[in-house]
Amino acid sequence: MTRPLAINRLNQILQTLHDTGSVSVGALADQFDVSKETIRRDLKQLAEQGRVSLVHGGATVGIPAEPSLSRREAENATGKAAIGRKAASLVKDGMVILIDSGSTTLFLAEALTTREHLTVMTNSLPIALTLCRTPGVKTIMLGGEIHANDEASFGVDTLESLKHFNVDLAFVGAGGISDEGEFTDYTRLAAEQRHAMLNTGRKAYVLADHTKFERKTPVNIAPSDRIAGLIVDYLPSGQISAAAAQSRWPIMLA
Amino acid sequence: MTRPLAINRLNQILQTLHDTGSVSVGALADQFDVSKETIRRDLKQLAEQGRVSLVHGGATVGIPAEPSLSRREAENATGKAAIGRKAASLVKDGMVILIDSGSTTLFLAEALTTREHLTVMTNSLPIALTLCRTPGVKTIMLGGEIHANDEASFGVDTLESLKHFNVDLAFVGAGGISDEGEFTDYTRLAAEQRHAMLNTGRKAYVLADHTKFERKTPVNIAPSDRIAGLIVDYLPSGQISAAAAQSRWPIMLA
DNA sequence: CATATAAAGTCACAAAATATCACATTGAGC
DNA sequence: GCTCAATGTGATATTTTGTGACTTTATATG
Repeated sequence: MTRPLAINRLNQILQTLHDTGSVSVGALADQFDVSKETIRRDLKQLAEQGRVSLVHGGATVGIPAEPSLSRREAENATGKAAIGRKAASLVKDGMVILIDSGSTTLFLAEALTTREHLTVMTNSLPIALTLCRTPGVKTIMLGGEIHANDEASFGVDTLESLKHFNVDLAFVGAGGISDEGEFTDYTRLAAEQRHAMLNTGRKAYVLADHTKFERKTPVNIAPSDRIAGLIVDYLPSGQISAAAAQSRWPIMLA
Repeated sequence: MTRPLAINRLNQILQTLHDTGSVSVGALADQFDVSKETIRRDLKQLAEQGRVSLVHGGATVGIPAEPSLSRREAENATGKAAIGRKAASLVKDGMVILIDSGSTTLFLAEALTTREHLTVMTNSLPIALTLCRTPGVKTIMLGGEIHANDEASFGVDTLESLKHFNVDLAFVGAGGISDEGEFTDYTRLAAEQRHAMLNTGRKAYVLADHTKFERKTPVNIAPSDRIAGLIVDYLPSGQISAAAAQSRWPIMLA
């Protein structure tokens, strides 16, 4: 008996998902006449590739419950503000820096509003708006399709723009940090863009508050040798610290 | 027994909420054939994410979209709002449009927040921010250096991005209108960019309220044959009207 | 203004569906 | 036959949903 190829099942699942926006484990198990466990393994695999998002009972396209920007701003505002100030202290007059979108990086932008000579590139609308109102700061917005949840541009256009630039420092966020010390993100696209941002800077710093430590988001951000430090509000667990030591970048406490 | 995915229920609740402005627990329970308690748990969850506001008996949209201070305090806000609504009436579902920066065009963006299927390109940060919060509107930000006065991108990068696109309608502002019916601008760069914007649209409309009629700013915007109309709040003087007639585009009163 | 009352909310618990994990089975390729 | 990866199975854990007792809120009414 020859078994139907699993790859076909995966492709059909993706097809259905894109047609209808969501799939349920039970329905797929019936449709392909396999056990629910098999379907779960399929979906898990697709989720690890960042192609679907798992939800109870099935999977959907897009991000089911990533908290909105305004929500994330409110969460642990003090810790994020401290991280922002710490990051700002690394920025010297006259530098050209890149700031990623996110609630933590928005605090960095706010901490930079007292500066006199800076050039800042960002993909975040609120950060651009904040900094363009600061005299003495030259602001460059990275164009592209705007993602509502981040209020920032993501996509081919943004990635393309990034290629044209080289900056002194890049400040990049992350969706979460895995136990192994890998930075993770909600979508494949975001992960790729953050990786590109890390490599755009001569040095790059990752900003993450302690709420990220426990959070494992589906896609890994590929490592970069430009990383010069991880800026946090609390010291992370031993595992993450060990991973940091191994990667030879310091953990900087705000 | 397989259950319908809870995530779909949540999404539909959000959709209904966006369409009608509010939802009631009882109606949703009937609609999805689940208990009221389940609906309450759904709404509570959405409220925790900041996506809805709970009220006794149901929920309403999270952010009531009150016009920002700068918008209300804008000079001749009523006239500009009328122009914005008039311009919005020219936009059909599914169109791809380009919106220039400016206070008048911001009112156009505001008037488009009820739409379902639109793609909007803009160089204005506030317009991008307004529209990216509107579900169903795909927003593309034109990148480049941000000018503090306009809170919008201007420059070589922006001009370059414009070349890659073709849109159904372009809505462009102007610094002023000369007696001869020429559109004028404050800087050479802005004038050149507005000219490029006019030519990016299959059709282009110029938005100008009556405070622009008397104003003669230093640089002329080169004429374009894509111009399909000038949208105003009051009819301009005879000279401007005559020039419009000669250029064969209509003056549209909001 | 106090009170009645119906509707809505809260909470704790139980039932059902789903998820996870370890281990068994199957079949293809060597 | 042996190995390995994919799949199935069943025990256990977790999540979601429903139910009913009880509390709170909105609103009308005297």
